[in-house]
Formats: sequence, structure tokens, C-alpha cells
Amino acid sequence: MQEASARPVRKRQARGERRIQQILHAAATVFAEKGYDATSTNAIATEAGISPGSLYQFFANKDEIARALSEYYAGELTRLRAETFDPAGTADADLDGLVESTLASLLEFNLAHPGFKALFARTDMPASLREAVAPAQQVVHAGIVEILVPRFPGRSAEEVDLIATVAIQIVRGMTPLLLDAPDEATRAALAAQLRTAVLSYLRSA
Amino acid sequence: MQEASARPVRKRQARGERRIQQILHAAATVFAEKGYDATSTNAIATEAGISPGSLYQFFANKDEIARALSEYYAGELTRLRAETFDPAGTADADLDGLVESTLASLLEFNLAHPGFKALFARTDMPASLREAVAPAQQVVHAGIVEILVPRFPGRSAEEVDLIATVAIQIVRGMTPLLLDAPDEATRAALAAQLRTAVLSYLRSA
Amino acid sequence: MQEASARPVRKRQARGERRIQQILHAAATVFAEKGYDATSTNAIATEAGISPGSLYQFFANKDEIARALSEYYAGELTRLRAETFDPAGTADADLDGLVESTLASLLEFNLAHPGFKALFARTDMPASLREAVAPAQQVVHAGIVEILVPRFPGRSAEEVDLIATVAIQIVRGMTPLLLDAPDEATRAALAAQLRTAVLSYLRSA
Amino acid sequence: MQEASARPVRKRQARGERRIQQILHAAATVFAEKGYDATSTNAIATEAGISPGSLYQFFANKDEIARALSEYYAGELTRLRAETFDPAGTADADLDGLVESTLASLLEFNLAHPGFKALFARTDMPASLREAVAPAQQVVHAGIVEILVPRFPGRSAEEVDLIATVAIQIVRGMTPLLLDAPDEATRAALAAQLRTAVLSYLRSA
DNA sequence: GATGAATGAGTCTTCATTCAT
DNA sequence: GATGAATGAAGACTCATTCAT
Repeated sequence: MQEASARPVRKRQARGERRIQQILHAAATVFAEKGYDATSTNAIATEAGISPGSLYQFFANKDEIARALSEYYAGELTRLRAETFDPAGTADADLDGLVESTLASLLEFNLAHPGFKALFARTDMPASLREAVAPAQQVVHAGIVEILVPRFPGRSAEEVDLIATVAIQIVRGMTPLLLDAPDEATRAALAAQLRTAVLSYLRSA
Repeated sequence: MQEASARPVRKRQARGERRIQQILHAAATVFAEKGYDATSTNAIATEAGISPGSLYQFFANKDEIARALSEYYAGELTRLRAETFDPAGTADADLDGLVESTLASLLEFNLAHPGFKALFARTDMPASLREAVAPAQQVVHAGIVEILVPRFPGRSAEEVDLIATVAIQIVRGMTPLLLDAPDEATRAALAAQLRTAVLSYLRSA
Repeated sequence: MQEASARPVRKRQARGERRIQQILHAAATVFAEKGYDATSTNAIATEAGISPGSLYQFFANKDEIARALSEYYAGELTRLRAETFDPAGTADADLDGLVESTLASLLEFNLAHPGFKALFARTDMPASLREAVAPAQQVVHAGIVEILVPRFPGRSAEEVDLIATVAIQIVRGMTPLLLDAPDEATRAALAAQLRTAVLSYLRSA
Repeated sequence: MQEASARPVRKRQARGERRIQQILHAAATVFAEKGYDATSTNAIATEAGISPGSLYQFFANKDEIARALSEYYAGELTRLRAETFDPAGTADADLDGLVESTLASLLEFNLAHPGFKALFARTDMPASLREAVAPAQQVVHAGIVEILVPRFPGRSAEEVDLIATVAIQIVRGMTPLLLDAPDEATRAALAAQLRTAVLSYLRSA
């Protein structure tokens, strides 16, 4: 009985789940192209190949799409982190390598998820969006804190928080430049500068 | 005819100039409150105490207002710079002091011109706005370059440009945090971190 | 085959009947809360704990729900009438008592069936709704006529019809006030006035 | 100077004033046809021969149109009342005549202002509409109270209020029937009954 | 029958911009 | 130049109804 009834339910949910992924993917695409503000829900629906009404079957409003996308990104980041990150090796790893790999991961993530920058690499957000987008921000912040804590043994949690915030803000400020770089060389140069900036900040913080 | 109309023309121009200032001031106020995207031209007109039609007598569209405001800020920045900055003393001044005073000036400028952040402290801009807002960005950039050149004697113009760009981007990333700081203490702490970040970056660049 | 399917069919019909009651009950609840126009079929389905699709398995459209609900009320009214009303005693009962008990019954019915007022106590209806709702209206009308006929011996059927219509319209006009009365005292006072109004009208008609 | 500057201002206001009348007239027409709920703001704009945007230059939303229309009707009713009503002669006029002329006026008003019934002759209203429509209701109520006060010398203000409310509700209940009467004869018959109903109620109240 | 996803026309409203006066 | 009315294309969102499973 369990099996028998579980299947159809799952099937239905599966269809919805697929649609949700579809919508989120479409949203990410359009956000990446036009930015969050300039993206209309109808444009998302069109990009997803569905009708405006269908979109609202799954999301109550535009902000909820941003929130869900943000949560999706948060999940992906967490997943990637779990795969990549070796907490054991972190303590004695050199800061240089840690920063390098973290920045590389973030850049790679941005390239693989073009919508991410619309939710992450924006320093100036309306309150409603800021709230919707909090999940991904927090995951990034928590991840950075986790890296920093063993590096700043004498500091209070608040101090490390602040340092993480500043480091993230530096990255945030540089991200659009990196992503919009006209060629690979420019991007590499900018990435190198970003590494320098973050590293030197962390060393003198 | 020339003589006869000369004075009224000047008067008209003068009046026009005043109107333009009026509009720009209103625009800055509303930009500061709601951000550029969420600001309607009607809201600007209302804030300026004029009719929407009048606004369009002076500005062809919303972007042009941003451009003019940006140019106004560029002018103010240049003026302030001319008053404050002593090129003679720069060469042998210590970088620390230079960075400190420059950042302080920029913060002060932001506080004195609340609309500035809507045009400057935004890392992610639609193309049309980015272009409109270029003037102020360039003045800032040029100012920073001017400071940096004597500090990086061996570097090419391009390299210094890049360093300036990165430094600015760091500031840009931090500015919203600074301006939205809940209290003076937080702001001071953030400002100190920003100083550290810029300084250490410049030192290791 | 006939035999084999006979019972399941009945079962199905029984289940269907239950579903229909379920839907009608839900509809009445939501109508009572928001009024007919503001009630969405999805809201009814949700209140009934079923899916929108299921609802349309039993009712072709929103108006049909109103019609069925109206028919249900008509049935209930008829049933109550049969239980309560003693045609034998009516002829010589005093009009005063008849009016009083009839109005009391109607009020009670309204209180017991909160959805009734959305279909009955509305003087201004779109044609489609008016038609759908006719059944209950007619039962009420017929009931009143039945009471009035022996009271107006000399009058033609049309005249009695008219008198009944007017009496009902008076009740209809007062019903929302009665049902929305802020407290019991106010309601009682309004009920008394309504009695006076109907009684004096009937006496001078 | 006064004259000179007053004119253009008035001219501009006049244009707006005319538009407002135009919109209210259109709204009344559509309300009369479809009822308030079923009337869309776009339909009003179309009926008024203007664009949807223009409508919102004068009214913030649909409710505000209802309110303005209600206020217009309130004004008209007051004006008519001032022209027609002779307070001096009221005291000793017979109730019969007063009721007759009042009901006749109200019927005439309804016929001359087809939108009125959508705002007045509706017993069951959503809260937002009820509030918007209050002005006209109050004028009618006040007018009736004014008539009734000398007729009910011993009663408190609250009692007279209640009596007026009931009388109005009777009229309200009958109005749709009157207005939708298929022919003049039916309407006259209904009007006669309404007179009887109101009069007998007032006599026995 | 049941489900919930799908539809798409339609709702109210906003806004950059233009135009008559 | 100034005014404020005019425009109409969007925008976010809703809802009665239908359809695939």
C-alpha cells in the first residue's frame, strides 16, 4: 500500500518539481541577462515556455522566485563545499592556497550559474529582495567564517564575522568586473588582483 | 535684435540653470531614498515642485538625468579635489595618510550628497545607466590614478589603471555597508576595515 | 454485468452525493465570508478539501454551484415548512402570529445557513446569478403566498403574488442589517421593526 | 491681477473637471449595466473615450470612483432637496403627501441617474465599497430624518434614526424591482405598494 | 473520478514620455 | 517655458475553466 500510493504522489510531485526547476532555470537566465529589477514575471514564464498563470502555481510572486533561486544556490554551494572542502586539512593549510581555491570555486560557480550574480553580486538592494536573497548570502558568509575561524584564533566571533563580511564585500565588488571581462586574459588579471586584495586584507586584518 | 535679446536670453539661461539644479537636487533626493530603478520621473518632478512636462524640457529622458547628476558630482569632486589636494606634497606623503584622507573625503562626499551612492556605489548596472554614469566614475578613477602614479613608479599606465580600478571596486563594495551602518561606531569600524583593505592591497599590488 | 455493476454504481452515486454536499457546504461557507462575486471556485475547492478539477466533475461552472446551493436551500426550506407549518390552523390563526413565526423561522434559517444570505438577501444581482438562484426565491415566495391566500380572500392570484413579492422584498432589504447587527439587542430591535413593517404593510395592502 | 491669473487656472481645472464628469458619467453608465463588481476600470475608461492611464490621473483606484460618484449623487440630491423641499410647509403637511413626493423624487432620481442604483440599491456590500459609498447614503438618511423628526415628536434621535433606517431599507429593497419593471403599469403598481409599505410602517412605528 | 498542473484572457495599476494649451 | 492632461504599452497577478495522467 505504501509503495502503491507513494508512486503516484511522487510522480505528481516530480512533475511539479521539474517545473519548478524549469522556472528557476529560466529565471536565472533572464536575471543574468537583464538583472532582477528589469526582469518581468512574464518574461520568466516565456523563457520557461509556460504561461504566466502556471508560474504562479508554484511561486506566489517575483520575490519568491528570487528566494527559491537563492535557496537553490545555497544548496548547491553547500553541496559543492561538502565535496571539495576538507575541514581536517584546513587548519594547517596555508591561507594563500585557501583563498585561491575559494575564490576559484566562487568564480567557477558564478560562471556555471549565470543567475547567481544578479542575487549575489549586487551591493545595493531593495529591502524585499535583500530578505529574499538572504539564504545564499548566509551560506557564503558561513563558509567564509568557517575558513577564517582557525586563522584568527584570538578573535571574537564578532570580529571574525566582520572580517568575513569585508572580505565578501571585496569579492562582491569585484565580481561584476570579473564576469564582464572582455577576454580571458583580463579576467585572469582581475582574478589575480582580487586574490591579492583578499589575501593582503586578511593578512593585515 | 541681438542686443535686445541678449539679456533676456541670459536671464532665461540663468533661470534654466536654476531649474536644472532644482531637478538634479530633487532627483538626488529621490534616488537616495528609493534607488535609481524605483524612481519615477514623475516622482522627481513632484519633488522638484514642477510638472512632468517641464522636466522633459531640460532632460530628454531618465538616463539623461542620471548623466547630468553624474556630471554634477564629477564637477563637485573635481572642485573639492582642487581645493584639498596638494600635488606637490603628494609625492613624499605617506601612502597611509593619502589613503586615509581620500577615503575620508569620499565618505564625507557620500554623506553630503545622498544621491551619489545610487550612481556610484552600485556594482551591477544596466548598460544604459552605466554609460550615463560614467563621468563621475571617471573623475574618481582619474583622481585615484593621479595619486597612485608616483607610488608605482615602475608600472605602466595600464597597470596603474588596473590597480586604481580594483581599489575603487573595493571601496564601491564597502560603501553601501558604510552608509547603511546602524550607528556611528559600526561605521567607524567598517571604515577602519576599509582603510586596512585598501592600504594592504595597494601595498602588495 | 448489470448486476455486477449495479452496486458500485450506487456506491459511486452515493460517494458523488457526498462530494456534492461537501462542495455545497464549502461554497456556502465561502459565500458567507466573501460574498458570491468575490468567491473563487478555487477557494471553494480548497475549502472543500478537493482539487479544482474535481469540483468541475460535479458542477459545470460557478453559477451551477449557486443554483445547486439554492436548490438545497429550497429543499431545506420546504422540509422545515412541512414540519412546522400547519395548514389547517393557518386559516384562523391571527396574522400577527403568522408573520412573527415566519420571520423568526427565516431569521433562524439565515443564522443556521450562513451562505443563504449571499443568494437570498441581495437585491441587486447579475442576470446569470438571478436565474441560478431562482429556486430558493420561488420556494420562499410560494410559502408566503400560501400563507397569504386565505388572508386576502377577495384578491386575484396576481394581486396576492404582488403582495408576497413586496413583503419578501421588505424582508430582503432588512436581512443584511439583521445579520450584521453588532449585538443581540440591536438585532432584536431591528427584528421588531421588521415585524412592524411587514405586518402593517400586509394589513393595509 | 486676480482676474488675469484666475482664468488660466480655472481653464486648466475646467478641463480636468470636465474629464472627471466624463469619467463619472461613464462609470455610472457601466455600473448601471453590469453592477459595480463586474465593472472594470478599463471598461470605464473605454466608455469615457479615454485611455486607462488618464483615468488614474483623476482617481487613485476603482473605489475612489465610486466614492466620487457617490459624492456627486449626494450633491445632486442635496441640491434637488433644496429646490423642492419646503421645510416650513413640512410640519403640517400630511405624512401621506410627504412620503409620496419623497418616493417619487427618489424614483425620478434613480431614473435620471442610472448609476445610482448600483451604489444605493444594494443591500449587501463589501466593506470597502460600503465606505466609499457612504456619502450618498448619509444624505438620503439625513433627508429622511429631517422629514421624520417633526412627525415623531416624542421620540429620541436614536429612535428616529432607526425608523429612518428601516424605511430606507424598505425602499432599497424595492428599488431594483421598480427599476427593472418590464412596463410602466407594473412599475406604477410596485410604486403604489412601496408607498403603502412605507406609509403603513411609518404610521405604526 | 481525482488530481494538480496548465491556460490565457483579463484585472488593476504604473510610468516614461508626448502634446495641447 | 510651463502646465497638467493624455497616452498606451507593460507589469504583477487572478481566476474560471480544461486537460493529461
